[in-house]
This record gives sequence, structure tokens and C-alpha cells, in this order.
Amino acid sequence: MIDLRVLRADPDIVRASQRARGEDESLVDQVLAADELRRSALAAFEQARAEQRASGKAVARASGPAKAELVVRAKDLSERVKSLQADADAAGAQLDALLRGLGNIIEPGVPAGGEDDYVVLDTVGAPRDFAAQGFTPRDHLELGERLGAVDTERGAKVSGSRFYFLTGPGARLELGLLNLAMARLIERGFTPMVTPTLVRPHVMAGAGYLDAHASEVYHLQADDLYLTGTSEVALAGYHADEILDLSAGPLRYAGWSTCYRREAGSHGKDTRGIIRVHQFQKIEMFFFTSPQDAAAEHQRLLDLQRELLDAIEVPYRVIDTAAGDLGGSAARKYDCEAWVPTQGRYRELTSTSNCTTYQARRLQVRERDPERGEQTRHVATLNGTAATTRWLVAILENHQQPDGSVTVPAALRPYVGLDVLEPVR
RNA sequence: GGAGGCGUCGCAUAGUGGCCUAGUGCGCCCGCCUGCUAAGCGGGUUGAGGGCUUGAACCCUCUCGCGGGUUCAAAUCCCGCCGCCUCCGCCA
Repeated sequence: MIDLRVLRADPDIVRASQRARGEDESLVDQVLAADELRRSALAAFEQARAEQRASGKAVARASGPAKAELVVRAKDLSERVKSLQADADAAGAQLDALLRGLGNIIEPGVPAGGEDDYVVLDTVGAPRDFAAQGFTPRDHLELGERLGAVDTERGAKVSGSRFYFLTGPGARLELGLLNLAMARLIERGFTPMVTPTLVRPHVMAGAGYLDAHASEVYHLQADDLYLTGTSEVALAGYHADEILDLSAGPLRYAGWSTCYRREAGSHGKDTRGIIRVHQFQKIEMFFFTSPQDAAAEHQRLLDLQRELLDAIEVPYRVIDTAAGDLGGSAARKYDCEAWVPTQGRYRELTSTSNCTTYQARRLQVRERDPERGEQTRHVATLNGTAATTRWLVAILENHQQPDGSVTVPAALRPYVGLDVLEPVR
């Protein structure tokens, strides 16, 4: 949710943001009108309520016939209060519904437009020239099967399409990668967290995943719980309804969880291998910070992601996602995409979003504002991928050898316990 | 799954329909007093929204786990939900 005060004070900023996202500008005026309505309804209710409270005291003091008469009058007043309260509640609900329909206000500099209007900020490393090395690269699934590392056939037998087993060296590679990421983050002062993957509706909604992404999310009807597609959801909810002390700096969490995604809108896309699957593992970074530090912390998250990508030695590029391709909660989003040789293109391995105060406002995460004494204000939240199962795709393909073996990147070897993955068939 | 108990200010507790503008103790903050510390004395100490301005002060409303209901009036009575505790049952 955006700040209603900002919208009142400067509606043009919100209009411009909506325009850049390719979303409805007129929503801004609808919100302003609903706000007017709510304020007048609220004032009417509160005045009537104050009268009622005064009359209640009079009743309590009176006795005998005088009391009976006062009660009769108080009944009328009670009816009026009830009806005015209903009006005020309805006006409040209307405003809230409209306000939740607005996406976060984009950060200045975000490219306007949709999915294809990203701006490439940096490109690191060069795609390997397999032709010059005299062989045609195998894709990650063929490699994984030859190495005895990935089994999608049995994954489908047990759970259906887009499920898989990581076996032997594949499982070791994933655990090694996640442990490397976690170890690096702990060194940087992160608090490691293993988070719940089933959450209540208000937590899912608070993180913003029940709006546009609702069809992407698994729901357990019998228990009314949602399976999370990232530990961001649980980490965002971790401090819900709390007033945090950020005077010693941001709270930095590294959440390890299995992630579940329905992939409802992507039938036919990436059906081969483990690029797009219903279940995978991820280490997610999540910050709670003071609003004025959010943009700088966002750069820090991006730097950490780049360091981790450097550690697995794959070519990648960094893109600044266009406004129309941001989630509703994000004010800015950077993706790092690794080169996938057999696809001849870059594929997303990490994503980091600055949600400014948008998530925190829904989840009621606040801090004391040092400049305004004891007053509270909403904090900013940021999130970013540290490592996921999908990274195995880039590792396998970019480090493959002509004989079908795969060299384990040096930084990973202590965590995987193997220097080379050898074909078993 | 069954039975019972509980949820009040940062913590602990009092409060069985109007005298609650929620009392008291502890903690914390400010001040006074005092060789220092402690003690003592006085004051303050949930959060949100609205009036309203750049802000402060002031006024009003809401906030006793959450949401409904009864009543002229609800921390207090009723219903639902959530959480915690105890016992029984079940259990990868």
C-alpha cells in the first residue's frame, strides 16, 4: 500500500508512476474522492459518538423518572450513531480497496514500459566459444542425466510434470551451492533463517502475492494456508505488527526455504529440465531498513548477488527492469541473468526489489522516527535472491567438458566435496 | 480429534454492565533532593485515525488477542475465530 499522505500532497507523482507502469491513472482520482468521502463520514460519526458518550454519563448519574426519560433520548442517539458508523466503515473499506489497487510509486530512473523495455546495466564475462573448443554443448538436462544428477522422469512419475529428483552429485551440488551462499551471507552479518513455507492468508496478502500473482500460488483449502513461492513471504511477515529498533542499522536476514510455484501462466514454456519447476530451493536475502537508506541497501543487495555469481564463474548481465514488469510492491527491481549456452540467451538467476515502505505499510512494520521524537513511521523492505536450484542450469552448461563431465567452480569445491562431476552413463 | 483453563499498558497483576478518563507494582524517561551510588519525592510512559496547519500545542474518535452481537451504556454478557497452557487420544 502506498502512503495516503503522499497521494494527497502530490497526486501527480502517483499518476506518473501509474502511467509508467501502464496502469490506470484515474485510480488516483478515485482514491482522492473516496478519501474525501471517508473523512466527512468519519467526522459525522465521531461527533455523534462524542454526544452519545456524554449522554451515557448523564444516564448513569440520573435516577427515577428523569433517568427513564434520558434513556429514551439515548436510544434515538444510539440509532443515529449506529447508522453513521456503518457509513464511515463502508467509506473506509471502499478507500482501502481502491488504495490497495495502486502499485508502489516507482523510483526515479526506472525505465518506462513493459517486459522488453529493460535497460542492460552491465555485462560480465563472455559466452564461451564451444565451436572453437571443438564440441557442441549439451543442455543441462542431458548433462544432468548423464551425470546421474537430475531425474525428471521419476519426478514426473511421482509428482507430475515440472517435478524432479536431484540425485547423488546433483543433490550435492545444490546443497553445496546453498551452503556457499549461506556461509558468505553469515560472514556479512546476516542472520540465517529457516522459514515456514505455509503461511496464513493475511501474511500472503501482506507480501503482495494475492493480487496479480494469486493464480501462481498453491492454496491448501482444508487449512486455508498458502504455500510460499519464496521465503520473502515469511520473512516479510516475521516482524509484522512490530515497532523495530533500527538504530544499529538494517536487519539483514538470509532465509533458506523450499519454494512452491504453480506456474499457471507458463504452460509450454521451459518444459524441459529444471529451469521452471513447481518446487525448488532458495536462499533469499531480506532487509528491514530505514526508508532513507533503502536505495543504498538495494545497491548492496545487487553487489552481493554479483559476488555470488562471480563465485560460480558464469557470464551474466545485470538489467534494470522496466516499470510495467515490476511487481506491485516493488519501486525498482534489478535482475541478474546468466548465459545459458544451449539457449543462446541470458536467463534470470537473481532478482532484487526495493519495496520501499509498500510492504511494511500492509504488514504494519514500523520504527521510531529519530527526527520526530516518539512518532513512528513505516520501515522499508528489500529482498533479493542469493542462490537457487536454477543456478545449477548455468553451472552445468557453462562448466561442461567435451566428455560430458562438469568442472565444479573452485569456490564451490569445498562445499560440494567434488572437483569434477563425472558421467555415469 | 476430545475435555478444560487462560489472553488487560514494555513486564507482572487488579478490574462480574455506568464511579474506567483502565488502578497498582516493576521497568523506563524527565525533574527535585543528595559527597557518589542507592533510597526518597513529583511528573510522564500503547498505538492508530480525524479536526488542523509545514510543524507543535489543543480537541475528538477508536484501541483490554481479533471480528461480530446484546444494551441507552461492554475490559465486564453472548457467538465465531486466532493464540497459549494442562490432560486424554492419534502419529511418518
